[in-house]
Order: sequence, then C-alpha cells, then structure tokens
Amino acid sequence: VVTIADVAARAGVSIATVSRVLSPGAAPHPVSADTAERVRAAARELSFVPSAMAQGLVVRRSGLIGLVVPDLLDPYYPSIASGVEQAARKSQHAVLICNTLGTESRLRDYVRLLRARRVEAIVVSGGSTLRDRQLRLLERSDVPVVLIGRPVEDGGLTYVSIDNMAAARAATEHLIQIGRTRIAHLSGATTQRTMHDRADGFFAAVRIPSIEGRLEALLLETSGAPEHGYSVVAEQLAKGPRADGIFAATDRLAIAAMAAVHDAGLQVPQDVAVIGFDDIPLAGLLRPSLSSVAQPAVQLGKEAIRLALQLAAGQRAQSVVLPARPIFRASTQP
Amino acid sequence: VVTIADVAARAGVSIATVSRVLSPGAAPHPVSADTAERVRAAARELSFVPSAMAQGLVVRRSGLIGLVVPDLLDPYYPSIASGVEQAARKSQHAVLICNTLGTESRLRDYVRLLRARRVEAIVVSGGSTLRDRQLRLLERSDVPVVLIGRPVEDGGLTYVSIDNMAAARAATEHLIQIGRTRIAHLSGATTQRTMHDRADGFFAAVRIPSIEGRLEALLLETSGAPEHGYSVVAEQLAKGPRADGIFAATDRLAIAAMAAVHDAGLQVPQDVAVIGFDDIPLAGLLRPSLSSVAQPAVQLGKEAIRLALQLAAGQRAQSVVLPARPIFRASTQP
DNA sequence: CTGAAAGCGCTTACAG
DNA sequence: CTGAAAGCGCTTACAG
Repeated sequence: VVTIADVAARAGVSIATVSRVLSPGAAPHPVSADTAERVRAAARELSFVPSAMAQGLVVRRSGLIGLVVPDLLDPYYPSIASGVEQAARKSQHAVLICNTLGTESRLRDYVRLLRARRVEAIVVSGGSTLRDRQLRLLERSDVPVVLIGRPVEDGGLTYVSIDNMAAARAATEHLIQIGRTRIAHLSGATTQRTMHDRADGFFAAVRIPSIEGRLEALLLETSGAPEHGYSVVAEQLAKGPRADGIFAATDRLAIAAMAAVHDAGLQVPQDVAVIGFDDIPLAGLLRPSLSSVAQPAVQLGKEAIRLALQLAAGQRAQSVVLPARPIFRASTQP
Repeated sequence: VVTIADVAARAGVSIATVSRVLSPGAAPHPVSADTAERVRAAARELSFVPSAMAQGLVVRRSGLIGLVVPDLLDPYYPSIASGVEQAARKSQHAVLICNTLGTESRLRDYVRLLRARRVEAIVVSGGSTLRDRQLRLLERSDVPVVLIGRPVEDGGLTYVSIDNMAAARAATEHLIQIGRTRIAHLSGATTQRTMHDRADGFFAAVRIPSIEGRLEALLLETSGAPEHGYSVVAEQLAKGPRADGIFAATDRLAIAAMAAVHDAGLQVPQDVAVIGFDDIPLAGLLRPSLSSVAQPAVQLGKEAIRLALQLAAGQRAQSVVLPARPIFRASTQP
C-alpha cells in the first residue's frame, strides 16, 4: 500500500510536511497554501489514507472503543449498539464489537483482545447481567469501563441506566388505571439489578394504600428466556384465579405472555392486558400492538460514549440515570 | 501502560526474547524452557499484553475485519452480524462495526475509516441493497470485499448468498399445497436483487402448468418498510377479491401483513395464510406463530469470513450459495 | 514555513 | 539459544 513517503516524494516535500497537511492535530502547524495544495493533490492521486495503526502508536491513542454485548440476537441490544455506534462515530471513534453470549470465558478473551488493541474505553451493554467476577475482570483490565445498565454491585464502576423502578411503576400504574385488579409481574432473572429494579417498581405501584385490598399482585419469576415466560404464564392462567393484567419485564417476555394468553383461549387486552419493556421495533406491529416502556437507546449510547471519553481523558465521570417513557398501545386498551 | 521493555527488564532478557516467547508467529523461534518461563512470569506479574497496533505495524496485518450493515435495527442484520462475529473470533480477528443506515455518505466515510485501519477485508451485509455507485466505492477501496447478499450487478465482487429463488419457490409452493388459490407476494424493493430473486421464485411456483387456471397470483410491491407493507395489504384486502395466502419477502413485512389481516377483521391462517422470510428470533413466539424461511445466518457469516481471508491472502475466492430452509408454523396451518 | 531526526512498541533477519 | 539493530508508518519537538 501507499505510505506517507510516497506522497512526500510525489509532492516534493518531506514526510513531516505531509503529516502536517493531512493530519493537523489539535495545534495545527503552519503550512504554506500551495505546498498544502500540492500535498493534498498527491494524496488524492495516490488515494492515500494515513495508517491509523502508525498514528495510534505515536499519539498513543487508538481511536477505538470496545462494545461488549451479551447477545446480539436479543432485539434490545442492537438498539443500544446502534446508539453507541452513532455516538462513537461522531466523536471519531471506531467500535469493536464483542458478543459474549453471557459467558465469562468469552468476556475474558474479549477483555484481553480489547486491551491488546489499546481501546480507549469499553462500553458494556447489559451491564446489569454481570456477576461479581465479571465486574472485577473489567475493573482489573485497567481500561475505562462504562456500563449500560446498572449491576447489583457496581463497586464504583460508571454506568448509564434508565430509571427502571420509576418506569416499571408507571407501567404497572397504567394497568391499575385501566381497571385491572389481579396484576402479575413477569420478571426476568432478578439477580440482574435491572430486573430487580423493575420488580421493585411493580411492587411500589401495587402497594398504593388507597387501592390496597382491591388489588392482588403476583410475581412470576423467570430466567428471562421467552420459553420460560410462556410456560410460567400458561401455568398461571390454567390454575387460576387468573391474572387480568401482566407487566412483563421485557418485550420478549411480553410477547411470550401474549402467546400464552392466546393459547389459553383468552384475549389480549380483554381478558388479560399486557405491557412490556424495551419497546423493540416490532412492538407497534404486533396484534394487538404491544404497550411497552421505551428506552432512549440512542441517548443511552451517547451518554455512555461521553462518559467513556471523559474517563479516557483521565477525568472523573458521573453515572447517569435517564428517564424512560411508557408507550400505550392496544394491548392495554381499556 | 506497560511495554515489552518493562517485561524484558523484569525477566532479565532482551525484548527480542520476550517477543519470541509471547508472540511466537508462524515459525516459532527456539527459546530455552526456563527463559520462557521467566518471561511468562514477568508478563503475568505486569499483566502485559502486546500492543496490537505495534504488532500490526511490523507484521503488516491489522487482524481487523470491517463489518458494514445497513441497519442494526432490522432484526435480520444482527443475526448476520452474530455469525460474522463468531467466525471472525475463531480466526483471531476483531470486527469493526459500521452502520450505514443505507446512506452513501456514511458508507463513504466508513470505507475511508476501514482503509485507515488497514482492515484485512470488508464484509458487507445487505449487499443486495447496494446500488452501483456504492459497489464501485467498495471496489475502488482496494480492500478485499465480500458481500452477504448478491447485488444486481455484482461486477466480479465475491458474495455469499442463499438461494433466494429456490427458497421463495418452496415457500410459495407450500401455500399452494395447503390449498390457497389467490396468492399474493408482498415484496420488498425489487431493485434489490434479493427481493427480485424472491419474486422470481414466487412466480416460478405459481406458474406450474398442472394448477394453472385454478390459481391467481398477485404482486404487492413495497419499499420494504413494514408501514408500507401494512397499507398495501390493507388495501388489497379491502378492495377484493381477497388474497387467501401471502408470501412476504421479509418477516417484518409478514408481521405487517398479519396486522393488516387482523385489522380487516380476518384471521390468519383461516382467511389468509402468511409465510415470511428470515425466521427472525421472534417468529415462533408470535400468535399465530409465523412460518418463515430460515437463513443459515451463522453459516453465512462463516463463509463470508472464510472467503474474506482467502482474498486477504491474495488467493481467488469462489462465491457461495447456501440453501435456506422453510419452517412451517401456525400461520400456514392447513 | 520546512525538514532532519527521534521515537511510539513491536518483529525479525542477521550474527554470534 | 540470545541479543543488537533495522524497520514498520507515522507525529512532533527542535532547529533553522
């Protein structure tokens, strides 16, 4: 491939001058207008692009950010990834994608890879799924880490998260408002703080004194897998007294719940109203269309990158909690 | 951060020896057992990981692969990305993710970025959505390119694809087999070869002589956007004679079609059977569960990486066409 | 405004 | 088996 020396030769200048024209860092060095033009012409003719590896080596910044996700196939993570990618691109960073499938060994391998690449920061989506050992793995990496989603024990790690409890509470209150009196929360694994917080929000909503006694609340805990959600809901509906409203901790669980309701010969929302969480892109297309809590995925990504770059610059960074907004659709129509 | 010199000092050897122990390339250099052990111990104690940038610079291989996708929010692409990531990891490559949102300017920026990073190859998912200018942009990049999905004019570019025509034909034949006689194809933008091939497969199926005359076929063309699919289907159902079977070119369109059927007061599959394409992870969870053509996403990713590395090694690579398998669920139950 | 030179952190002939 | 040295492709004080 073509190097800076080729461009320099063609333009009849030194490589230093080429560098100054083509990569004027923070404090640009003066170069005469026509020299600059000659250099640019030569670069264009040779279709030269400076090597990011060589640049990174000398300026000691890789321009790279690692993005760790537990599972690309879960429709929630691509939304986050999309936000992170957008924000990273704006700050001139490239994103290395790391799919851990939730396993510690892959996380370990990827942390090593990201360290080797000298990434400026690691953004970990699905932060709340991390267990202690995994968090320590990240902390020990000596690379700035920003979590998206707050873990149970954040141990000082910076995170960006939504207010899961408030959002879950709002979703549940909506079920109450439309007159549901036997409300179930179909939770994910409550070992994850995200799921735990959503469950907390659920309980906060159902414990409003003014309605106490007229309301029954039940917790249906699952692993988070839709198949599990399906069977748990099917069982609840079979043995009665039936729930008439379900707040599911994720849209995948909500869709599983709708399937179980359907298969029990019941209807959403007439017999059982359902509201989910995440507002995946397909939510509005389902029938009945699925009410859900929308996460500001792009905003989360932006904030994560902002904090990551602060940390990378050696500054302190303050964790951020963003609001989430419930969207009401047909699945909770009164 | 810690460098090879730190490790060398600690182990009491030269940096050459450290390199030989820690990064034994293809032809490992002999090192005495206890020297090697001392080096490894020092590296462990200092938690040293060699800089991929420095290594890449001297060996002239970045170990990087660029993955270009048009839209992470479309549930089809994360499946592909997942396959590519898996395969890349196995071959010791890291993946840079590039979300173009279908725009040429972002594609251009990303091609430049990937060239600067000296990626060994670029894998372009959604290859069939590319227009001529975009293809030439990729060709001119001078970096090996493998497309996932075949463009209209492949101009010699290597691609991996499924046999869209055969798969579409099988899906359509299934509708015929279950007794549907007014069958519509809800297509995406047929300027994309993928969509064009699926439409061809549809027509091939409905033109079987033995059933000709007893079968009506209609093409409902859309932009590929679910909203558009919804309105096109709604219109078809409203003005009659109604289709009783729909083969949608993507699952998103199929879901939109199911919504339109539902909103017209009709039922899937009794009034209108629906089969989609892609078999997104949620297909089986819908009610009715959605029949669909499953793509071997992981396999596609693997093949793409295999071909990409062949090209990167200066060898020729043969484009690959893999079979796709229809999965029949409740939405086409007889 | 321009260039020569040092140096970023590694690998790998070359010599011993 | 080990090390000194050149060199990968850049940036940036330093000198002019």
